Amino acid sequence: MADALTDDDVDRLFHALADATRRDILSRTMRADQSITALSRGYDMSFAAVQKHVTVLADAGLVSKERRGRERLVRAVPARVRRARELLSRYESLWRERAAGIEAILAADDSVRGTARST
Amino acid sequence: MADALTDDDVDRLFHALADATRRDILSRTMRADQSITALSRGYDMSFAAVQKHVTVLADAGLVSKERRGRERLVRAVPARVRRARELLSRYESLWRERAAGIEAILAADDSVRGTARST
DNA sequence: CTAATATTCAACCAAATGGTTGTATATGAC
DNA sequence: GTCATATACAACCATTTGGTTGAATATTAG
Repeated sequence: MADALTDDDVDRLFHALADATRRDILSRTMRADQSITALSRGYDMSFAAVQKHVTVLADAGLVSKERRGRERLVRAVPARVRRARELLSRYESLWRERAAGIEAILAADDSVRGTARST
Repeated sequence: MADALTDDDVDRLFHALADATRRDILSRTMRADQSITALSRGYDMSFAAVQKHVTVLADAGLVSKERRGRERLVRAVPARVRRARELLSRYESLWRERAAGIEAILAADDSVRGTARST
């Protein structure tokens, strides 16, 4: 994916994942494309509620809706999930860089102290 | 980390990440522990607002607050970020499993067709 | 053409959210 | 001991969210 994600894009992405129903919809559509009606059978809420969740996922780019006659098939967009995962990996990188910085300082310190001790 | 995350834990985790200010706080505290006052200098909002964001991150387990005299140092919890990343990796795995299933079916289909053609 | 099915969206409601202001408490500096 | 600084939290407000109900539209089946 060529385009960078804006802060709003990322807001939507993680917001879409911040709900158990939406995560379940994502799981199911990762396994197989499904219509909204088929999806809604799996949840104890109104059709409109499931429809809203699908819309949130679509706005976040995590799924797309493809028309098949009167049905819309909800199709997962794995590339977007990978994108979210990459964002999190970057936060982890920040930590590793910080840890690496600390080790470098300690290594320098040990060298100085080693020299001092050999006196 | 030994404990599994509940759906509510995961809700909080991704909800905490669904805001640009909180993601920035996470970035900064990944690089260095900081007091809330120090953090709040970087945002154009009231101290209480930043305080609230830090609380959301803490409730999600992404940071901890460690007391240093009158200050609280906000410390990132990289293990939690890794956890969120692992959750996303699992969704990606679902897709790969699906793709692998499709390839297996196609391979079997090709074998049958190959045999038929050799007649 | 009509009926059934699938989907979209508006309007509504209660709860949650993000930000502000102000008060209270705890700790450190002097 | 007082003052300054740092933090926590309540109360408030506007907006957003998650769910419901109902009406409208599009497509398929008969």
